[in-house]
Amino acid sequence: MPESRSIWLRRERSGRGPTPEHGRDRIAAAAIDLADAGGLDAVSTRRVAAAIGAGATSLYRYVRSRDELLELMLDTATGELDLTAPVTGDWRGDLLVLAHDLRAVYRRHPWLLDLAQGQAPLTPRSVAFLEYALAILRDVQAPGGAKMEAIALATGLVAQLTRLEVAAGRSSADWQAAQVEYLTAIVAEGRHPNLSAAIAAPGGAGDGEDVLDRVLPRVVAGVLGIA
Amino acid sequence: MPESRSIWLRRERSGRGPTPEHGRDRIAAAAIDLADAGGLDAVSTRRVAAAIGAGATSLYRYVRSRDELLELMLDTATGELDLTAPVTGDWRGDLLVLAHDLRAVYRRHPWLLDLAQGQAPLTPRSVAFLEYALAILRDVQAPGGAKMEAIALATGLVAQLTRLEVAAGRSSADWQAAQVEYLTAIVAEGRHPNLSAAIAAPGGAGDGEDVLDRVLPRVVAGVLGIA
DNA sequence: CTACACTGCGAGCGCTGTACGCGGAAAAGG
DNA sequence: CCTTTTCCGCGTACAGCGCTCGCAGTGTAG
Repeated sequence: MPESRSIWLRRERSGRGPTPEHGRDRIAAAAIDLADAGGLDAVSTRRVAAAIGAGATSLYRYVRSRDELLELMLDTATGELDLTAPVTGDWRGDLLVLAHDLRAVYRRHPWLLDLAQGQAPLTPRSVAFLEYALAILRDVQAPGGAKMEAIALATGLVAQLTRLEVAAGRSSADWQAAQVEYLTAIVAEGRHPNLSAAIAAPGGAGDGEDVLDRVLPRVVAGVLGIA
Repeated sequence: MPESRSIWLRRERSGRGPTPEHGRDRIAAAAIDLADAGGLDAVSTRRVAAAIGAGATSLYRYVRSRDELLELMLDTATGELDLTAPVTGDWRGDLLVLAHDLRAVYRRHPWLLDLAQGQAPLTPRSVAFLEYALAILRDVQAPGGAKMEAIALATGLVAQLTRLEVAAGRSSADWQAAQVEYLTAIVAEGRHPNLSAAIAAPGGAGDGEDVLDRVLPRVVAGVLGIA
């Protein structure tokens, strides 16, 4: 009987032998601290091991690969979402509340934007999130696959919005300087009138209200085929 | 006078000295071939160097860092977009044509989905893309910043849709098997009725028509504040 | 109490991105 | 023409990465 491929189907402690000195939650917390401070690149197996006071390669007793460590982090961070609010029946409103909460988590842990880009791996808490979002859409008339796609696109939208938001702070000053330098040259060259105009124009997007509030319901309605 | 920070402001050939044996385009093409075959991880400086028949570290005569190499790749791939179609005045239609073309490029080069997730770096061809998209929106009444945001969200939407699409092929069989194994256990446990129902339900999202066609105009209209 | 299964860990492998300095070649200056 | 300057290609080297393996020790099951 081969050991399960998913970490969530393996017991954390397995009876026999000495008691493990660390726990998945402590490991995930240490890794998240590193990622919050220095991005995903700062999360190396050795550094996480050092952070919990373990030997260089001892982490591999708890985790099969670095990817599984990232899965642990994703699960723990997803746990910061509040899924206790009862579903009201107004799916647009409920979904917006959830989306705002998700955006707050993304802001707190920007490395999630690098992690959850594709289809997110299934973890206990990400499954709970999915279940909750589907509960919000329970009374909406649409096939299950469409709802799943709507949720994936909605979280993708929140992620993309947050990326644009935190892009300024995440990239290095040197990188930004290079971009500005090139953009200046582009505009000075004069061959891109629309771009020049767009940059010169003052405008933020919204008149103070939130783009997320305006766009997200339309995305979901669009996917689900609701007028 | 310090050398420019952006590769696009540095001449490829600089008069003095021996003629370089390679060109940026050849390097980018070789790197793209590697990425198409094995993803971004397959693009290592040594491998690209070997592919063009150069010494292990000779690439650094053409590129300051691996990130600049990725910038070269992004620029070349963006060049596959067709920006020659005249703007018709129907911005929804024109934008959809452009979005479909972008999706085709993403399908051809899935590594772009890992690369262009945040704010894309400015390159000659990505700037041309921006200029073209802004030309499509020229007659739309909205501040420049809002248009930029709309374009960023639109490309993000195309990227997310393509990610969902190619997710099946990109991840390893082992990874998928692990996900399926865990999902089966989740459903069997019975604590997630909505998720179980959604999986059991047959349904794709659209009745044959394209989700992109339905959602993208709504996103753009939502950002720009158009009813 | 024995035997086994499991623990933490050090050593080590192959790979990565990148800095540095060498020898030689090509173009500029006289 | 020759000299000088500037750049090219590359070999070497370094720190860090994910990960494997085997050893010594420890806790639990029988």
